[in-house]
Amino acid sequence: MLIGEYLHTLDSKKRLSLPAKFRKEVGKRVVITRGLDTCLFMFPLAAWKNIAEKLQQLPIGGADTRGMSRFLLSGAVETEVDGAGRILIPEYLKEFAELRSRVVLAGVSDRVEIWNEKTWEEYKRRIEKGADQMAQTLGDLGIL
Amino acid sequence: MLIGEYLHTLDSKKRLSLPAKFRKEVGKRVVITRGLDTCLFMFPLAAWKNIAEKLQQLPIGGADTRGMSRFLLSGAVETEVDGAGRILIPEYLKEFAELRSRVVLAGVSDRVEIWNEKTWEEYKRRIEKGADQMAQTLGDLGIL
DNA sequence: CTATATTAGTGGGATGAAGTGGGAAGTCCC
DNA sequence: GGGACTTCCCACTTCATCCCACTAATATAG
Repeated sequence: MLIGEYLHTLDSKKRLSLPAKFRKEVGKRVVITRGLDTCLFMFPLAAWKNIAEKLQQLPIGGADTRGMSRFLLSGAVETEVDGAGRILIPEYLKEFAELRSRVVLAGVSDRVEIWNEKTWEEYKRRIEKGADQMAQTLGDLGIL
Repeated sequence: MLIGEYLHTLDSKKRLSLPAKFRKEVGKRVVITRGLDTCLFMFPLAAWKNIAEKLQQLPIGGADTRGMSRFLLSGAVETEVDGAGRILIPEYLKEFAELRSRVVLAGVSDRVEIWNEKTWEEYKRRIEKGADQMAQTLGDLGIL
């Protein structure tokens, strides 16, 4: 279970060290891809395989499903975690998520999300403001 | 699994180098053909055979399936990957996809798509705008 | 509580491969 | 034979990867 929020630095060589607490769980090989709300998704290889399989089965005919395949599949890279526990963020993903030097890694159960620090802070603020609404929804769904 | 996005140059001799990460998977012989949304599709030979077979089994009756078969089959060329990992793009395909010097190669599971850089950027922007809708669909399909 | 050892996060240099461009040799056509 | 085009090969440049080093934080031992 990947949880917690960590602030790390993306260095000049586009390397980003994973929080030590994530390393055992994500293993040696991970897949990074475009995420929702201007962040990146990082999956352990096993979790990714599930998703990729489902995406492969989408028909190429529909313009919307084609777009989704392209968004997630062509956005993905498989990377090795290096000896120091770091991963490499390709230029186009760095750009997509507007990553600067300070980067937030957030564990979300089976994936890790990678955010620009400021975008993350703003997103959190928005969520907090909508907390009442959210609580209502959670209640309706019988979660809390 | 072909994934990732790469920006390469199509040189004056119409040569285009494949990303190193694709080379093992696509092998020595590939098929390039017209793709959807003004790009080219490139398939490893094995994957192409699958597709060609399926296309041949389509009923000849439907005007749309007939058109699709013609579109894909008639546009196809088989090419060798040269010693430096490059392929040659025939003039008519280059024209079809409006390829200039800067070209994007995008891996989409079993195929590689070849795009004009600008067309690709615009396409991505369109997709991102519809991201909320996409998230909804992905959820409904049980993918994320 | 202090001292030492270990782990985590970050930075930089060196090596090798990937991407790219151009010339030489070969081929086809006029 | 001359010209244009293709194919093969080599060379340059840049960037990714590997390796090591430094610092700070945490853990362990006395």
